[in-house]
Amino acid sequence: MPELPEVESLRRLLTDSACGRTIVAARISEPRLRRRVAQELVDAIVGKTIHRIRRRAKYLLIDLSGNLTLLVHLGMSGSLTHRGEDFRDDEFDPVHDHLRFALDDGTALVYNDPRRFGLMKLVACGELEQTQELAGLGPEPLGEGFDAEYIFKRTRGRKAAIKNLLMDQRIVAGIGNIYACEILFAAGVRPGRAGARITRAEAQRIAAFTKSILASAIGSGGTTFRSYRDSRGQPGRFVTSLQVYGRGGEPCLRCGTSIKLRVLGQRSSFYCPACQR
DNA sequence: CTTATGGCCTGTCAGC
DNA sequence: TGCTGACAGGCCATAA
Repeated sequence: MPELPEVESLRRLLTDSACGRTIVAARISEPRLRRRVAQELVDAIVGKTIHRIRRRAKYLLIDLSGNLTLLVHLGMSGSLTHRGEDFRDDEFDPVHDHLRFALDDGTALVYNDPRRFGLMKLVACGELEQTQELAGLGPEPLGEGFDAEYIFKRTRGRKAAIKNLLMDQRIVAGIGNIYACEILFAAGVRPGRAGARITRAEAQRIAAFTKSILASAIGSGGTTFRSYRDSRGQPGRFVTSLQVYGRGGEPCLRCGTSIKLRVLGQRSSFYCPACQR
């Protein structure tokens, strides 16, 4: 369940540990992901240097020499770990390690994804904005384009639940189930409320809490609820800050009312029926 | 344009 | 103890 804060934390760690390194070998051990990973992909990146690592929504954009960008999405259960010089080949998980990239300093990047919802795709720099995965994404929630006015405008005429709209990557990019629940709790808005019924004041709170919660989660290295691990294999620490997610039946930390669990669009939504209206 | 639904995929866990 | 079925959920395709 890597969402924006987890991917951003990963980006920062990998920027420190892997930028400037050259990929000296690459190997596919399990090509089946959301789409099959082609041998041409690994052939093309061998010999390339990692110049910069960017993030867009939940995608990691690894800029390589040769005007290539490696697009990585962690799906549900993906992880990209940076193994030290002392790794041994038998440490690799033959079932769930999909790709391994050996770097010129003797370290290795390993992509692991048990549920295979992830994605790895090589794109020419010039085609990045038109590529299917990135075209049509909404604004970054931590950027200028996302504010109360934008939320208010985009929710007019929408019958869908506000939580589903927050998770719609075409409206705003990078928010998933965990942070949508947390943002709406902080804003005092029930997840099932129709978008059209969000007031200007609520849009203001949603915008403000989206920014503060995501920023705070990035500062904590993201959230590990079940399986997420960063590039060092460490879990995120924001889980201790969660107010409602995963707390169905437990008392609200603000008022003591029992947290409710309701399924919206086949996704679990947690909220406090007293604090959220 | 919006909304609803199902499929992908497998580790984990509750319940029998 | 071992089996079964439900669940987790980001993203995409399809249909109405």
